[in-house]
Amino acid sequence: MKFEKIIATCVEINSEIFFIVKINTKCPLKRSLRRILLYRGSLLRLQALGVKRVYSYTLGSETGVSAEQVRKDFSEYHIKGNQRGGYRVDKLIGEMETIFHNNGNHNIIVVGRGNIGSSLANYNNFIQRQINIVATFDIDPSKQRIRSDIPVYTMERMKEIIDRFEVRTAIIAVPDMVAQNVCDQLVKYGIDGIVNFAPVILKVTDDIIVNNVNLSDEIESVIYCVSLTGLEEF
Amino acid sequence: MKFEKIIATCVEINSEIFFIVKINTKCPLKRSLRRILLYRGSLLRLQALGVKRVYSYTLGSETGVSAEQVRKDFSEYHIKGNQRGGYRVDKLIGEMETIFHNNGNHNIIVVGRGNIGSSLANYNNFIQRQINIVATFDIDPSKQRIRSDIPVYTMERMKEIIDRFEVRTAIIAVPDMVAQNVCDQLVKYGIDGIVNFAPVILKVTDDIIVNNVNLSDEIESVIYCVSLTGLEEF
DNA sequence: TTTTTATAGTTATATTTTTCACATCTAATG
DNA sequence: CATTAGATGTGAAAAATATAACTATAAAAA
Repeated sequence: MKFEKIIATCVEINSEIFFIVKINTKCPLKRSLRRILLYRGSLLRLQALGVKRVYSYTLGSETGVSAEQVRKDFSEYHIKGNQRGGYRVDKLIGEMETIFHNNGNHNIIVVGRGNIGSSLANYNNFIQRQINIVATFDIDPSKQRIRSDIPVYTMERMKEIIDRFEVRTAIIAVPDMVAQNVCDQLVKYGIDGIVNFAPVILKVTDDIIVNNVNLSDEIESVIYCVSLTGLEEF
Repeated sequence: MKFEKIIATCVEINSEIFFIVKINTKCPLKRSLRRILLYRGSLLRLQALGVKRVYSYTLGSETGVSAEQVRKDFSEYHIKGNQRGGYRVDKLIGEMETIFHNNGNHNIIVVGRGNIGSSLANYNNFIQRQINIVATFDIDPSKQRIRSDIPVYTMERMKEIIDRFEVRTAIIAVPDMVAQNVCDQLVKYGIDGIVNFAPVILKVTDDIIVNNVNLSDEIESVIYCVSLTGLEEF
Protein backbone atom coordinates (compact mmCIF):
# COMPACT_ATOMS: atom_id res chain seq x y z
CA MET A 1 0.00 0.00 0.00
CA LYS A 2 1.24 3.48 -0.76
CA PHE A 3 0.28 6.94 0.38
CA GLU A 4 0.53 9.81 -2.05
CA LYS A 5 -0.15 12.20 0.74
CA ILE A 6 -0.63 10.74 4.15
CA ILE A 7 -4.27 10.97 5.05
CA ALA A 8 -4.47 8.15 7.50
CA THR A 9 -1.92 6.87 9.95
CA CYS A 10 -1.77 3.53 11.59
CA VAL A 11 -0.53 1.89 14.76
CA GLU A 12 0.21 -1.71 15.43
CA ILE A 13 -1.52 -3.00 18.51
CA ASN A 14 -0.75 -6.63 19.32
CA SER A 15 0.15 -7.20 15.68
CA GLU A 16 -3.15 -5.83 14.49
CA ILE A 17 -3.03 -2.66 12.48
CA PHE A 18 -5.36 0.16 13.47
CA PHE A 19 -5.96 3.27 11.43
CA ILE A 20 -6.33 6.68 12.92
CA VAL A 21 -7.96 9.43 10.95
CA LYS A 22 -5.38 12.07 10.09
CA ILE A 23 -5.79 15.30 11.80
CA ASN A 24 -4.50 18.73 12.48
CA THR A 25 -4.24 20.09 15.95
CA LYS A 26 -3.53 23.74 15.76
CA CYS A 27 -4.13 26.68 17.91
CA PRO A 28 -0.68 27.81 18.97
CA LEU A 29 -1.24 31.49 18.65
CA LYS A 30 1.56 33.47 17.11
CA ARG A 31 4.11 34.18 19.82
CA SER A 32 3.53 37.91 19.63
CA LEU A 33 -0.23 37.62 20.00
CA ARG A 34 0.23 35.29 22.88
CA ARG A 35 2.32 37.95 24.54
CA ILE A 36 -0.33 40.58 23.89
CA LEU A 37 -2.60 38.36 25.96
CA LEU A 38 0.08 38.32 28.62
CA TYR A 39 0.48 42.08 28.58
CA ARG A 40 -3.25 42.51 28.88
CA GLY A 41 -3.40 40.32 31.95
CA SER A 42 -0.68 42.40 33.53
CA LEU A 43 -2.27 45.66 32.52
CA LEU A 44 -5.60 44.68 33.99
CA ARG A 45 -3.90 43.96 37.26
CA LEU A 46 -1.94 47.20 37.17
CA GLN A 47 -5.10 49.10 36.32
CA ALA A 48 -6.83 47.62 39.34
CA LEU A 49 -3.91 48.91 41.41
CA GLY A 50 -4.49 52.39 40.06
CA VAL A 51 -1.57 52.48 37.63
CA LYS A 52 -2.27 54.97 34.85
CA ARG A 53 0.80 54.71 32.65
CA VAL A 54 3.47 52.17 31.81
CA TYR A 55 6.73 52.17 29.88
CA SER A 56 7.86 49.43 27.58
CA TYR A 57 10.43 48.28 30.11
CA THR A 58 7.98 48.48 32.98
CA LEU A 59 5.52 46.25 31.24
CA GLY A 60 8.38 44.11 30.04
CA SER A 61 9.75 43.38 33.44
CA GLU A 62 6.22 42.91 34.70
CA THR A 63 5.74 40.11 32.17
CA GLY A 64 9.25 38.77 31.81
CA VAL A 65 9.72 40.13 28.29
CA SER A 66 12.38 42.53 27.05
CA ALA A 67 11.44 46.15 26.48
CA GLU A 68 12.37 45.92 22.79
CA GLN A 69 10.12 42.95 22.41
CA VAL A 70 7.23 44.81 23.99
CA ARG A 71 7.67 47.71 21.60
CA LYS A 72 8.09 45.37 18.68
CA ASP A 73 4.89 43.57 19.56
CA PHE A 74 2.99 46.82 19.92
CA SER A 75 4.35 47.98 16.61
CA GLU A 76 3.16 44.78 14.96
CA TYR A 77 -0.40 45.42 16.13
CA HIS A 78 -0.21 49.15 15.46
CA ILE A 79 -0.49 50.07 19.09
CA LYS A 80 0.95 53.53 19.55
CA GLY A 81 2.19 55.21 22.70
CA ASN A 82 3.52 58.60 23.60
CA GLN A 83 7.13 58.96 22.58
CA ARG A 84 8.23 60.37 25.85
CA GLY A 85 5.62 59.40 28.36
CA GLY A 86 5.10 55.70 27.65
CA TYR A 87 1.65 54.23 27.24
CA ARG A 88 -1.65 54.98 28.91
CA VAL A 89 -2.90 51.81 30.56
CA ASP A 90 -6.57 52.29 29.75
CA LYS A 91 -5.80 53.06 26.12
CA LEU A 92 -3.57 50.00 25.84
CA ILE A 93 -6.24 47.73 27.26
CA GLY A 94 -8.77 49.22 24.90
CA GLU A 95 -6.60 48.61 21.88
CA MET A 96 -6.00 45.05 22.96
CA GLU A 97 -9.71 44.46 23.34
CA THR A 98 -10.20 45.46 19.74
CA ILE A 99 -7.45 43.10 18.66
CA PHE A 100 -9.33 40.30 20.35
CA HIS A 101 -12.65 41.55 18.95
CA ASN A 102 -13.90 41.50 22.46
CA ASN A 103 -17.51 42.27 22.06
CA GLY A 104 -18.89 41.22 25.39
CA ASN A 105 -18.81 37.98 27.27
CA HIS A 106 -17.86 34.62 25.88
CA ASN A 107 -20.00 31.75 27.02
CA ILE A 108 -18.14 28.52 27.51
CA ILE A 109 -18.89 25.16 29.06
CA VAL A 110 -16.83 22.69 31.04
CA VAL A 111 -17.24 18.96 30.50
CA GLY A 112 -16.21 16.88 33.49
CA ARG A 113 -16.93 18.07 36.99
CA GLY A 114 -14.05 16.29 38.62
CA ASN A 115 -11.11 18.02 40.22
CA ILE A 116 -10.03 20.17 37.35
CA GLY A 117 -13.55 20.83 36.16
CA SER A 118 -14.52 22.06 39.59
CA SER A 119 -11.41 24.19 39.87
CA LEU A 120 -12.32 25.92 36.68
CA ALA A 121 -15.94 26.35 37.73
CA ASN A 122 -14.79 28.01 40.93
CA TYR A 123 -11.97 30.00 39.41
CA ASN A 124 -12.82 33.63 39.78
CA ASN A 125 -10.26 35.14 37.49
CA PHE A 126 -12.39 34.45 34.45
CA ILE A 127 -14.94 37.17 35.09
CA GLN A 128 -12.39 39.93 34.59
CA ARG A 129 -11.46 38.36 31.29
CA GLN A 130 -15.07 38.14 30.16
CA ILE A 131 -14.95 34.38 30.15
CA ASN A 132 -18.29 33.12 31.30
CA ILE A 133 -18.77 29.47 32.26
CA VAL A 134 -22.48 28.88 31.74
CA ALA A 135 -22.60 25.20 32.66
CA THR A 136 -20.64 22.12 33.55
CA PHE A 137 -21.44 18.52 32.64
CA ASP A 138 -20.70 15.14 34.16
CA ILE A 139 -21.83 11.56 33.54
CA ASP A 140 -22.06 10.95 37.24
CA PRO A 141 -25.55 12.13 38.28
CA SER A 142 -24.45 12.46 41.90
CA LYS A 143 -22.30 15.40 40.84
CA GLN A 144 -25.46 17.36 40.26
CA ARG A 145 -25.89 17.74 43.98
CA ILE A 146 -22.77 19.92 44.09
CA ARG A 147 -23.71 23.32 45.53
CA SER A 148 -22.11 25.93 43.35
CA ASP A 149 -22.97 28.99 41.32
CA ILE A 150 -22.39 27.10 38.14
CA PRO A 151 -24.86 24.30 37.44
CA VAL A 152 -23.89 20.69 36.80
CA TYR A 153 -25.91 18.91 34.15
CA THR A 154 -25.92 15.40 32.79
CA MET A 155 -24.40 14.86 29.39
CA GLU A 156 -27.84 14.61 27.82
CA ARG A 157 -28.46 18.30 28.15
CA MET A 158 -25.27 19.31 26.42
CA LYS A 159 -26.73 20.09 23.04
CA GLU A 160 -29.57 22.08 24.52
CA ILE A 161 -27.24 24.28 26.58
CA ILE A 162 -24.77 24.78 23.74
CA ASP A 163 -27.57 26.01 21.54
CA ARG A 164 -29.27 28.13 24.15
CA PHE A 165 -26.12 30.02 25.19
CA GLU A 166 -24.51 30.03 21.76
CA VAL A 167 -21.45 28.30 23.14
CA ARG A 168 -18.55 27.91 20.74
CA THR A 169 -15.74 27.01 23.09
CA ALA A 170 -15.65 24.09 25.53
CA ILE A 171 -13.23 22.83 28.11
CA ILE A 172 -12.58 19.12 28.39
CA ALA A 173 -11.69 18.02 31.91
CA VAL A 174 -12.59 14.34 31.82
CA PRO A 175 -10.38 11.26 32.25
CA ASP A 176 -8.11 10.57 29.27
CA MET A 177 -9.95 7.41 28.27
CA VAL A 178 -13.14 9.27 27.43
CA ALA A 179 -11.69 12.57 26.29
CA GLN A 180 -11.75 11.76 22.59
CA ASN A 181 -15.33 10.62 22.89
CA VAL A 182 -16.42 13.80 24.58
CA CYS A 183 -14.50 15.76 22.00
CA ASP A 184 -16.31 14.09 19.12
CA GLN A 185 -19.61 14.73 20.81
CA LEU A 186 -18.84 18.40 21.34
CA VAL A 187 -17.83 18.83 17.74
CA LYS A 188 -21.04 17.16 16.65
CA TYR A 189 -22.98 19.70 18.67
CA GLY A 190 -21.27 22.58 16.94
CA ILE A 191 -18.40 23.46 19.27
CA ASP A 192 -15.41 24.74 17.34
CA GLY A 193 -12.90 25.55 20.03
CA ILE A 194 -11.64 23.18 22.71
CA VAL A 195 -9.26 23.54 25.62
CA ASN A 196 -8.25 20.05 26.59
CA PHE A 197 -6.89 19.22 30.02
CA ALA A 198 -6.93 15.47 29.52
CA PRO A 199 -3.45 14.09 28.91
CA VAL A 200 -4.24 13.05 25.37
CA ILE A 201 -3.77 14.85 22.10
CA LEU A 202 -7.26 15.11 20.68
CA LYS A 203 -7.93 14.22 17.09
CA VAL A 204 -10.08 16.72 15.27
CA THR A 205 -10.58 17.97 11.76
CA ASP A 206 -8.87 21.07 10.46
CA ASP A 207 -11.67 23.45 11.19
CA ILE A 208 -11.66 22.82 14.93
CA ILE A 209 -9.29 24.68 17.23
CA VAL A 210 -7.76 22.59 20.00
CA ASN A 211 -5.45 23.73 22.74
CA ASN A 212 -4.02 20.82 24.67
CA VAL A 213 -2.87 21.78 28.14
CA ASN A 214 -0.84 19.09 29.78
CA LEU A 215 -0.19 19.68 33.44
CA SER A 216 2.39 16.90 33.71
CA ASP A 217 4.40 18.42 30.90
CA GLU A 218 4.35 21.82 32.54
CA ILE A 219 5.71 20.37 35.73
CA GLU A 220 8.17 18.04 34.08
CA SER A 221 9.75 20.78 32.06
CA VAL A 222 10.54 22.64 35.24
CA ILE A 223 11.89 19.50 36.87
CA TYR A 224 14.09 19.03 33.87
CA CYS A 225 15.41 22.58 33.86
CA VAL A 226 16.10 22.33 37.57
CA SER A 227 18.00 19.09 37.08
CA LEU A 228 20.37 20.91 34.76
CA THR A 229 21.18 23.39 37.55
CA GLY A 230 22.87 26.05 35.53
CA LEU A 231 24.64 23.86 33.03
CA GLU A 232 25.33 23.56 29.32
CA GLU A 233 22.43 23.43 26.85
CA PHE A 234 18.86 24.71 27.35
CA MET B 1 18.17 60.08 36.60
CA LYS B 2 19.83 57.78 34.12
CA PHE B 3 20.23 54.04 33.76
CA GLU B 4 23.40 52.68 32.23
CA LYS B 5 21.85 49.27 32.06
CA ILE B 6 18.36 48.88 33.37
CA ILE B 7 18.55 47.05 36.67
CA ALA B 8 15.42 48.36 38.23
CA THR B 9 12.10 49.28 36.67
CA CYS B 10 9.42 51.50 38.05
CA VAL B 11 5.68 51.98 37.90
CA GLU B 12 3.67 55.02 38.70
CA ILE B 13 0.86 54.33 41.15
CA ASN B 14 -1.27 57.36 41.93
CA SER B 15 1.60 59.62 40.95
CA GLU B 16 3.97 57.86 43.29
CA ILE B 17 6.85 56.01 41.73
CA PHE B 18 7.49 52.44 42.80
CA PHE B 19 10.53 50.43 41.92
CA ILE B 20 10.43 46.78 41.02
CA VAL B 21 13.55 44.69 41.20
CA LYS B 22 14.50 43.58 37.71
CA ILE B 23 14.25 39.92 37.05
CA ASN B 24 14.38 37.12 34.60
CA THR B 25 11.59 34.62 34.21
CA LYS B 26 12.74 31.80 32.07
CA CYS B 27 11.92 28.19 31.68
CA PRO B 28 10.52 27.92 28.17
CA LEU B 29 12.18 24.73 27.22
CA LYS B 30 13.55 24.58 23.71
CA ARG B 31 10.67 23.73 21.42
CA SER B 32 12.20 20.42 20.42
CA LEU B 33 12.72 19.28 24.00
CA ARG B 34 9.20 20.28 24.85
CA ARG B 35 8.03 18.04 22.04
CA ILE B 36 10.15 15.18 23.31
CA LEU B 37 8.12 15.48 26.48
CA LEU B 38 5.00 15.35 24.36
CA TYR B 39 6.15 12.28 22.46
CA ARG B 40 6.98 10.54 25.69
CA GLY B 41 3.51 11.12 27.07
CA SER B 42 2.04 9.66 23.92
CA LEU B 43 4.43 6.73 23.91
CA LEU B 44 3.63 5.85 27.49
CA ARG B 45 -0.03 5.75 26.58
CA LEU B 46 0.61 3.68 23.49
CA GLN B 47 2.81 1.33 25.47
CA ALA B 48 0.02 0.81 27.98
CA LEU B 49 -2.19 -0.13 25.03
CA GLY B 50 0.33 -2.75 24.00
CA VAL B 51 1.80 -0.90 21.05
CA LYS B 52 5.32 -2.14 20.34
CA ARG B 53 6.44 0.00 17.45
CA VAL B 54 5.72 3.40 15.97
CA TYR B 55 6.63 5.29 12.83
CA SER B 56 7.54 8.93 12.66
CA TYR B 57 4.20 9.76 11.08
CA THR B 58 2.27 7.62 13.54
CA LEU B 59 3.78 9.40 16.47
CA GLY B 60 3.46 12.66 14.63
CA SER B 61 -0.23 12.39 14.08
CA GLU B 62 -0.62 11.10 17.60
CA THR B 63 0.90 14.32 18.90
CA GLY B 64 -0.09 16.80 16.24
CA VAL B 65 3.42 17.20 14.87
CA SER B 66 4.66 16.59 11.33
CA ALA B 67 6.59 13.39 10.64
CA GLU B 68 9.65 15.34 9.50
CA GLN B 69 9.61 17.29 12.71
CA VAL B 70 9.49 14.11 14.74
CA ARG B 71 12.50 12.71 12.91
CA LYS B 72 14.35 16.00 13.14
CA ASP B 73 13.73 16.13 16.88
CA PHE B 74 14.94 12.57 17.31
CA SER B 75 17.97 13.36 15.25
CA GLU B 76 18.77 16.35 17.45
CA TYR B 77 18.82 14.13 20.52
CA HIS B 78 20.60 11.30 18.75
CA ILE B 79 17.66 8.97 19.01
CA LYS B 80 17.97 6.36 16.30
CA GLY B 81 15.33 4.11 14.82
CA ASN B 82 15.28 1.29 12.41
CA GLN B 83 15.38 2.59 8.89
CA ARG B 84 12.65 0.36 7.72
CA GLY B 85 10.64 -0.61 10.74
CA GLY B 86 10.23 2.66 12.60
CA TYR B 87 11.00 2.91 16.28
CA ARG B 88 10.56 0.48 19.13
CA VAL B 89 8.35 2.07 21.74
CA ASP B 90 10.21 0.75 24.79
CA LYS B 91 13.56 1.79 23.40
CA LEU B 92 12.26 5.27 22.60
CA ILE B 93 10.90 5.74 26.09
CA GLY B 94 14.19 4.54 27.52
CA GLU B 95 16.19 7.01 25.47
CA MET B 96 13.90 9.81 26.50
CA GLU B 97 14.31 8.93 30.15
CA THR B 98 18.03 9.34 29.79
CA ILE B 99 17.56 12.70 28.13
CA PHE B 100 15.59 13.80 31.15
CA HIS B 101 18.12 12.17 33.50
CA ASN B 102 15.22 10.39 35.02
CA ASN B 103 16.73 8.69 37.97
CA GLY B 104 13.73 7.82 40.05
CA ASN B 105 10.93 9.89 41.46
CA HIS B 106 10.86 13.63 41.80
CA ASN B 107 9.44 14.93 45.02
CA ILE B 108 7.45 18.12 44.70
CA ILE B 109 5.14 20.14 46.90
CA VAL B 110 2.00 22.14 46.23
CA VAL B 111 1.39 25.40 48.04
CA GLY B 112 -2.28 26.33 48.28
CA ARG B 113 -4.89 23.68 48.84
CA GLY B 114 -7.70 25.50 47.12
CA ASN B 115 -9.33 24.35 43.93
CA ILE B 116 -6.29 24.01 41.77
CA GLY B 117 -4.10 22.76 44.56
CA SER B 118 -6.57 20.01 45.34
CA SER B 119 -6.92 19.10 41.69
CA LEU B 120 -3.23 18.59 41.47
CA ALA B 121 -3.12 16.61 44.72
CA ASN B 122 -5.79 14.29 43.37
CA TYR B 123 -4.48 14.15 39.83
CA ASN B 124 -3.40 10.60 39.20
CA ASN B 125 -1.49 11.07 36.00
CA PHE B 126 1.59 12.17 37.86
CA ILE B 127 2.55 8.74 39.15
CA GLN B 128 3.27 7.42 35.68
CA ARG B 129 5.52 10.40 35.11
CA GLN B 130 7.38 9.83 38.36
CA ILE B 131 6.15 13.10 39.75
CA ASN B 132 5.53 12.61 43.43
CA ILE B 133 3.60 15.20 45.43
CA VAL B 134 4.83 14.71 48.98
CA ALA B 135 2.83 17.44 50.66
CA THR B 136 0.51 20.38 50.21
CA PHE B 137 0.37 23.55 52.27
CA ASP B 138 -2.29 26.08 53.12
CA ILE B 139 -2.62 29.01 55.49
CA ASP B 140 -6.14 27.99 56.37
CA PRO B 141 -5.80 25.43 59.20
CA SER B 142 -9.28 24.04 58.47
CA LYS B 143 -7.89 22.68 55.21
CA GLN B 144 -5.93 20.19 57.23
CA ARG B 145 -9.05 18.25 57.89
CA ILE B 146 -9.26 17.34 54.19
CA ARG B 147 -9.23 13.57 53.84
CA SER B 148 -6.78 12.71 51.11
CA ASP B 149 -3.72 10.63 50.44
CA ILE B 150 -1.59 13.71 50.32
CA PRO B 151 -1.24 15.58 53.60
CA VAL B 152 -2.07 19.23 54.09
CA TYR B 153 0.26 21.16 56.35
CA THR B 154 0.35 24.71 57.61
CA MET B 155 2.90 27.01 56.06
CA GLU B 156 5.12 26.75 59.11
CA ARG B 157 6.19 23.24 58.23
CA MET B 158 7.28 24.10 54.73
CA LYS B 159 11.00 24.32 55.37
CA GLU B 160 11.00 21.08 57.31
CA ILE B 161 9.24 19.14 54.56
CA ILE B 162 11.35 20.65 51.78
CA ASP B 163 14.48 19.56 53.60
CA ARG B 164 13.24 16.14 54.58
CA PHE B 165 12.10 15.13 51.08
CA GLU B 166 14.81 17.03 49.23
CA VAL B 167 12.20 18.95 47.29
CA ARG B 168 13.53 21.21 44.56
CA THR B 169 10.36 21.97 42.64
CA ALA B 170 7.18 23.51 43.98
CA ILE B 171 3.79 24.37 42.58
CA ILE B 172 2.17 27.65 43.50
CA ALA B 173 -1.62 27.47 43.53
CA VAL B 174 -2.51 30.36 45.81
CA PRO B 175 -4.47 33.55 45.06
CA ASP B 176 -2.58 36.07 42.95
CA MET B 177 -2.22 38.58 45.75
CA VAL B 178 -0.04 36.29 47.84
CA ALA B 179 1.73 34.38 45.06
CA GLN B 180 4.84 36.54 45.04
CA ASN B 181 5.10 36.23 48.78
CA VAL B 182 4.87 32.47 48.68
CA CYS B 183 7.38 32.43 45.88
CA ASP B 184 9.92 34.43 47.86
CA GLN B 185 9.44 32.13 50.81
CA LEU B 186 9.95 29.03 48.69
CA VAL B 187 13.11 30.42 47.20
CA LYS B 188 14.39 31.24 50.66
CA TYR B 189 13.87 27.63 51.63
CA GLY B 190 15.94 26.41 48.74
CA ILE B 191 13.38 25.67 46.04
CA ASP B 192 14.78 26.33 42.59
CA GLY B 193 11.96 25.35 40.29
CA ILE B 194 8.43 26.75 40.39
CA VAL B 195 5.28 26.07 38.41
CA ASN B 196 3.00 29.00 38.99
CA PHE B 197 -0.74 28.78 38.46
CA ALA B 198 -1.50 32.18 39.95
CA PRO B 199 -2.29 34.74 37.25
CA VAL B 200 0.80 36.80 38.02
CA ILE B 201 4.25 36.72 36.51
CA LEU B 202 6.53 35.93 39.42
CA LYS B 203 9.68 37.90 39.97
CA VAL B 204 12.70 35.77 40.70
CA THR B 205 16.42 35.95 40.27
CA ASP B 206 18.19 34.38 37.32
CA ASP B 207 18.99 31.10 39.01
CA ILE B 208 15.39 30.16 39.68
CA ILE B 209 13.29 28.42 37.04
CA VAL B 210 9.71 29.61 36.78
CA ASN B 211 6.99 28.30 34.55
CA ASN B 212 3.92 30.50 34.61
CA VAL B 213 0.78 28.65 33.59
CA ASN B 214 -2.12 30.96 33.00
CA LEU B 215 -5.43 29.20 32.57
CA SER B 216 -7.25 32.31 31.38
CA ASP B 217 -4.69 32.81 28.64
CA GLU B 218 -5.05 29.22 27.50
CA ILE B 219 -8.79 29.62 27.20
CA GLU B 220 -8.67 33.08 25.71
CA SER B 221 -6.34 32.07 22.97
CA VAL B 222 -8.83 29.46 21.85
CA ILE B 223 -11.69 31.93 22.05
CA TYR B 224 -9.66 34.27 19.90
CA CYS B 225 -8.83 31.64 17.30
CA VAL B 226 -12.47 30.61 17.17
CA SER B 227 -13.58 34.19 16.67
CA LEU B 228 -11.46 34.35 13.54
CA THR B 229 -13.36 31.37 12.12
CA GLY B 230 -11.03 30.43 9.36
CA LEU B 231 -9.88 33.86 8.34
CA GLU B 232 -6.70 35.77 7.45
CA GLU B 233 -3.79 35.92 9.90
CA PHE B 234 -2.90 33.47 12.65
C1' DT C 1 12.70 79.46 22.95
C1' DT C 2 16.31 76.27 22.48
C1' DT C 3 18.49 72.28 24.19
C1' DT C 4 18.60 68.06 26.30
C1' DT C 5 17.03 63.54 27.19
C1' DA C 6 14.31 59.49 27.90
C1' DT C 7 11.42 56.85 25.54
C1' DA C 8 8.71 55.21 21.49
C1' DG C 9 9.02 53.37 16.81
C1' DT C 10 11.53 51.08 13.14
C1' DT C 11 14.93 48.97 10.44
C1' DA C 12 18.59 45.70 10.26
C1' DT C 13 20.74 41.65 11.99
C1' DA C 14 21.04 37.34 14.27
C1' DT C 15 19.07 33.28 15.94
C1' DT C 16 15.86 29.71 16.28
C1' DT C 17 12.61 26.76 14.38
C1' DT C 18 10.31 24.50 10.67
C1' DT C 19 9.95 22.66 6.21
C1' DC C 20 11.67 20.55 2.21
C1' DA C 21 14.21 17.49 -0.51
C1' DC C 22 16.83 13.85 -0.97
C1' DA C 23 20.36 10.44 0.27
C1' DT C 24 20.52 6.26 2.97
C1' DC C 25 19.28 2.13 4.83
C1' DT C 26 16.85 -2.27 5.82
C1' DA C 27 13.30 -5.61 5.77
C1' DA C 28 10.53 -7.84 2.71
C1' DT C 29 9.75 -9.76 -1.97
C1' DG C 30 10.29 -12.29 -6.02
C1' DC D 1 20.51 -13.03 -3.85
C1' DA D 2 19.40 -8.97 -6.14
C1' DT D 3 15.65 -5.69 -6.13
C1' DT D 4 12.65 -2.52 -4.27
C1' DA D 5 9.29 -0.33 -1.32
C1' DG D 6 8.92 2.22 2.55
C1' DA D 7 10.90 3.83 6.12
C1' DT D 8 14.72 6.81 8.58
C1' DG D 9 18.38 10.51 8.84
C1' DT D 10 20.17 14.92 7.63
C1' DG D 11 21.79 19.08 5.19
C1' DA D 12 20.09 23.08 3.09
C1' DA D 13 16.46 26.49 2.37
C1' DA D 14 12.73 29.05 4.20
C1' DA D 15 10.05 31.05 7.64
C1' DA D 16 9.35 32.75 12.10
C1' DT D 17 11.06 34.93 16.03
C1' DA D 18 14.12 37.62 18.88
C1' DT D 19 17.77 40.97 19.54
C1' DA D 20 20.24 44.88 18.68
C1' DA D 21 21.04 49.24 16.82
C1' DC D 22 19.43 53.29 15.32
C1' DT D 23 16.06 57.28 14.37
C1' DA D 24 12.33 60.18 15.59
C1' DT D 25 9.70 62.56 18.89
C1' DA D 26 7.77 64.85 22.70
C1' DA D 27 8.35 66.40 27.27
C1' DA D 28 11.13 68.67 30.46
C1' DA D 29 14.88 71.62 31.54
C1' DA D 30 17.79 75.39 30.67
